[in-house]
Amino acid sequence: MDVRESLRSALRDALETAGVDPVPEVITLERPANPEHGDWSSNVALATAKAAGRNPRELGQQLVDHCAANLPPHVTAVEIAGPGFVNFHLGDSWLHDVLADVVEAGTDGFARSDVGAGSSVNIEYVSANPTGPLHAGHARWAAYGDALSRLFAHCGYAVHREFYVNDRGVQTELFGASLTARAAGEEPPEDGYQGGYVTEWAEELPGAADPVAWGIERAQADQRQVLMSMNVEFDRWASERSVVQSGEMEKAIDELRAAGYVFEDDGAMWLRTSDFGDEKDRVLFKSDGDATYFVPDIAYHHQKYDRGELVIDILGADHHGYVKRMAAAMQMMGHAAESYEVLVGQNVTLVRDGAEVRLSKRAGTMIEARDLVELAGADVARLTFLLQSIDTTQTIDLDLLVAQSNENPVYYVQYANARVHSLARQAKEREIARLPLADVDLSLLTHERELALLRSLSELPDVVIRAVENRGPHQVTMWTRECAAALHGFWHDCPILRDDVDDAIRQARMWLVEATRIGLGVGLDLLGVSAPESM
RNA sequence: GCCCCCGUAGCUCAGUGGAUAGAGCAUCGGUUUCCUAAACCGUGAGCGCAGGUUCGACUCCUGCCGGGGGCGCCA
Repeated sequence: MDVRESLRSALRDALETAGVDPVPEVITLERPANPEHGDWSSNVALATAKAAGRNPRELGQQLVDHCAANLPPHVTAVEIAGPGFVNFHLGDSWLHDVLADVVEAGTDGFARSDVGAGSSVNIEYVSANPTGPLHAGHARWAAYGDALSRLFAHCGYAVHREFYVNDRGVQTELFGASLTARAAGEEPPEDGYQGGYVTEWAEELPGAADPVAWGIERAQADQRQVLMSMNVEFDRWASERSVVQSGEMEKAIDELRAAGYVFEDDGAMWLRTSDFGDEKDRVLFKSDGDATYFVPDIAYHHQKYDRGELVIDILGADHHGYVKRMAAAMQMMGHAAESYEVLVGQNVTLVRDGAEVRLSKRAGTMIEARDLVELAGADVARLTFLLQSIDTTQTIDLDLLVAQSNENPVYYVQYANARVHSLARQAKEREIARLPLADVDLSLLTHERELALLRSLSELPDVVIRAVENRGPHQVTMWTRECAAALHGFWHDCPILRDDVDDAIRQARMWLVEATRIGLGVGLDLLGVSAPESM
C-alpha cells in the first residue's frame, strides 16, 4: 500500500478513537520543508478541532498517541508539533520502496494518475490567423498547450487538441490583397500586411491562383511546419469557413433565439451576454447583415463539446475581453459554467543586448517562432517557455537562450539526463551489468544524497496531479530542476562504477540511477522535451 | 473610467492557507590521481503599502500605489 494511504488510514482510526464525528473526508498529508518535522505531516487536528469543539493541540496529542501505539508501516516515530501538527518520521525503507515502485511502473506507468479516467477534455491553443508566420507568443502557447495536453493524458483524460483557423473574413481578404499588391510590385493596402514575409511569399504566388485561398494555404503550411519542428501536433485543424458552410451557425443562432437571448436593435442582431456577466451585449449580425466572427465562434465552441466534456481555450492576454461573451454563449446553450474554461496567458517579451526587442510587423523586428527554434532548438525553446507560470509576462533573453552555458537553466536538466544515460554507456564499456532488482539490497542506500534523490522521485506523482489541477505544467519543469539537482549532488558524492565501490552498493546505486532515468524521462516527456542522451 | 495578469533576493523566476519563504544566474571563496567541473560545497540579501478573514496569510477578501495587456457592428 502507498505510504500516504496507510498514514491516512491510521489517522482515520485515530480520529474515530478520539471520538471525532464525523471523520473528515479529506485528510491532508504534506511533505514538510523542514526535515525536523518528519517525512510526512498532517494538519488534520488543526483542521477539525474547531468543528469538533476540541483543543487542536490536545486532539493532535491523542492522534499521536493512537498512531504511536499502532505504528503504520515504515513509521519510526510520531510527534505532535507546533499548534497541533501530527508529524510522522519514517525509516529509509519507505524510500527504498519508492525506488522499487518507480522501476516497476517504468516510463509508461510512473506518476500516472487516474483522476481523469472516464473524462474527456478538448483543448484549443495557438489558433493563429492564417495571415503570416507564428511569432514568439504563439510559440509559448504551443509549448504550453502541448504540455498541458500531455499532463491531462497522463492523468487518464481522453484529450482532443484543436487549432481553429480563421480562414475567412476581413483579415484574410486584407492578407490576399497584400499578396496581390506585392506580387505586382506595389505597396500593400493601408491597413494591410507589411511584413517582409508577404513580399517573399508573393513571389511564389501563381498568377492563376486566388490570392486569398492561396495565402491561407501558404500561411498554414508555414505554421504547421514550425509547430512540427517544435513537436507540437493537433488532432484537428478546425476551419472557420467550414463551420460557416456547414449550417452549424444557423443552428446555433436558432438555439440561442429559442432560449430567448437574441434581440434586434439599430438594424443589427444582438446576443444578451450581459445576462451572464458580460459588461455589455454583443453583436451577432451587423446592420449590413454580415455575421461577426462571434457567430461562427459560438457554433464552433458548441460543436467542440462533441469532442470533449471539458472545453478549454488557451488565449493570449490580448483576447481576455472575449472570455465572458463566449462563456455567456455557452451557458445560454446549456453548457455548465465550469465546463468551459479559458486560460489566459500573458505576453512574451524578448530581450537582446540588454534591450527589449519591440515586436512590430511594420518595423520588421518581429521575432518569429521559427527564429527561436532555429536559435535554440526545439527542446531548449520549449523548456524555456515552460519555466514559469503563464500568468506572468515572460521575458526571454535571446542571448541567454542561445548561450550553451550554465547560465541557461535548460542545460542543468539536460546535463543530469545526459549523466544518467552516460552511466549506462560506461557500465556497458566496463562490462558491469545490473542484477535483477529482487537480488539487490536497496537498504544499502543510506547516504543523504541517495535519500534526497529518492525523496525527489517520490514527489513526482503528486506534482503531476497538482500541475494538472492548476493547469500549470511549469510545476513539472520545477520538479525536473529539483530532480536534476538531486542527481548532480548524488553524482558528486556517490561514485558508482569506480573500482573501490562495494559491489552491493554499486548495484543499489545503479538501480537508483535507473529509477532517476525513469523519473526524469517521465518529467521531460510531460513537457514534450526530448533531452539529449549526451552533451 | 471599467476588465484581466503581475509586484517575492542585484537579475530571471518558484512557492496545493501551515511551522525557519526557496532555486538558477550574478558576487566572493573552496572542491577534480575518481563514472562528463555544463557539476558540487560555502557565502549575503527579499514577500509594494494599509486594513480585513483565519488557530495560522506570500497565498483568500477590500482599498491604495506601481508595471503590463485589453475595453469596435475588427479578429
